[in-house]
Amino acid sequence: MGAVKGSSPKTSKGTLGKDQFGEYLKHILRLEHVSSPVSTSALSESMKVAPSTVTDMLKRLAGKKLINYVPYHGITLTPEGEKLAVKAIRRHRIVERFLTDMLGFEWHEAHEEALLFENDISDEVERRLYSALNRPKVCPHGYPIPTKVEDVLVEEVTLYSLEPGEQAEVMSVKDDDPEMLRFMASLGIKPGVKVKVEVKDPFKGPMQTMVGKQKRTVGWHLANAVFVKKLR
Amino acid sequence: MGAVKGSSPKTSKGTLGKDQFGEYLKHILRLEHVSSPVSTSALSESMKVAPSTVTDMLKRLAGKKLINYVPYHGITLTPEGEKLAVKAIRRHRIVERFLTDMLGFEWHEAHEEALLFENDISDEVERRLYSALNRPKVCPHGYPIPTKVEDVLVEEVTLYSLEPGEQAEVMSVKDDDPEMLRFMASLGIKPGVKVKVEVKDPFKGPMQTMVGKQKRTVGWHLANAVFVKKLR
DNA sequence: CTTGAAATTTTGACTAACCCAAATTATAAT
DNA sequence: ATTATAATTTGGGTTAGTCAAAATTTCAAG
Ligand SMILES: [Mn+2]
Ligand SMILES: [Mn+2]
Ligand SMILES: [Mn+2]
Ligand SMILES: [Mn+2]
Repeated sequence: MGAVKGSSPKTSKGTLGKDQFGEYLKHILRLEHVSSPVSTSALSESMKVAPSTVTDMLKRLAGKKLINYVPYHGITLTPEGEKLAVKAIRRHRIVERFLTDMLGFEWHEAHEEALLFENDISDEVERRLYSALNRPKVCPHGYPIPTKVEDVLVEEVTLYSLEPGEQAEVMSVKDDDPEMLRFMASLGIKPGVKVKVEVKDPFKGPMQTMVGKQKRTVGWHLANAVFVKKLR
Repeated sequence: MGAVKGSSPKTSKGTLGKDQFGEYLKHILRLEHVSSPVSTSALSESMKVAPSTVTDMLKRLAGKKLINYVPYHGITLTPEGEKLAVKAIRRHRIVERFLTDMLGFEWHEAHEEALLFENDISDEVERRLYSALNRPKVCPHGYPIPTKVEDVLVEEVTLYSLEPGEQAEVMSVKDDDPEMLRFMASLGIKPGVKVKVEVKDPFKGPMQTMVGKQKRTVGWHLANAVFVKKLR
């Protein structure tokens, strides 16, 4: 009685569902940028699940034509998969931006909060969020809000790669370690800020830098989580 | 390798999860208001699932101490269940309000869009949404945004119950039929508007009314989906 | 107090997304 | 050709949801 009969194909092509697909696609896109095709072990590490779990998922992803899967030889995104990956990344960054700009979250909270519901909003909500935010170009951590795959590419030069005397502008920062983000904020490091390296200790030692007008000491780990564009 | 070991108890007490629990609790609360204890068949009808499905779910709900379940004799919410039900209703209405007020959705879209992600946001996001919205008292359809169970109670007088000559203020409207909501809007019917009945046909016939300053004919079904408070 | 219809639960399945350890197999490098 | 490593297969397991059909319980009439 009262039960709805049929069902629905559900995963209707260009749609991101409640499943982990979006998350896998995001990771694959990033990893493919490092080296393509992407191996099972790379994904296993990055997704923090067992290799056998990844193989499982790859078969499902391949079934949906989102990846080209050659057993034992890794995977690449299909055009369709790439489109969805970009869409997932875009959505994540828009939601992060919503959380900071409209709800006042700190940047170290935005990433995880976004993961909680970003996969459940409709395309229409995403569109309206984007408008309401005034069509921002980047997420709170400085990463571009992409439309197409080329937009996802990002500055790869880390603060640590600078030599004494060099100046640069902070473009983006790794957004997955809340504690590090807090600390960065306390140092005044954020997208848009200018930095200058004064001293760089050997053996992965700390750097003495100017962050804006402030003298700051920055360790190796942190300096490698900051992406910059060299100036002059 | 890289796999996270343990697990987590997950459903950690006062939390609303990704599951249907929240949805069931909302329905139970409403039905209990009509007649308590709530029967399996009433829930089956209201949730649009088979009775056996309901029985299943009742066992799970009872396992989490959210309902008092006496097989064959219906259920009531436990204090804990009632608290969660109110929380779920509150959250739904806040999210609806967010969709209309901050994102510009029409009221006939808000209900369904809200269902898509309301169960996935954190308590903190809910709190901040509520603040950002300026602590509204009601959802876009006129229902209160509750803090405790008493707040959920609502005007039960329908527009159709008015007799010719009587005046009333629209308090709320049924929010689950998008097409009806569209039509209501086109008639100018919305919370806060004053209505006056001029003629009421017999046999569940239509009413001639004044909606604000406009002459409007309102059918039985629609008039029963509008809740009012009599004036004078 | 019996009986039978109606309501409800049980039984037995099914799907879909996950996830993993251990055993097996394929690849590629020596 | 051997072998280490990577990847897959095998064989599980979980949670969350769903249903039809069979069995059971309740309750109201007789
Ligand atoms: Mn992020
Ligand atoms: Mn970010
Ligand atoms: Mn609603
Ligand atoms: Mn509403």
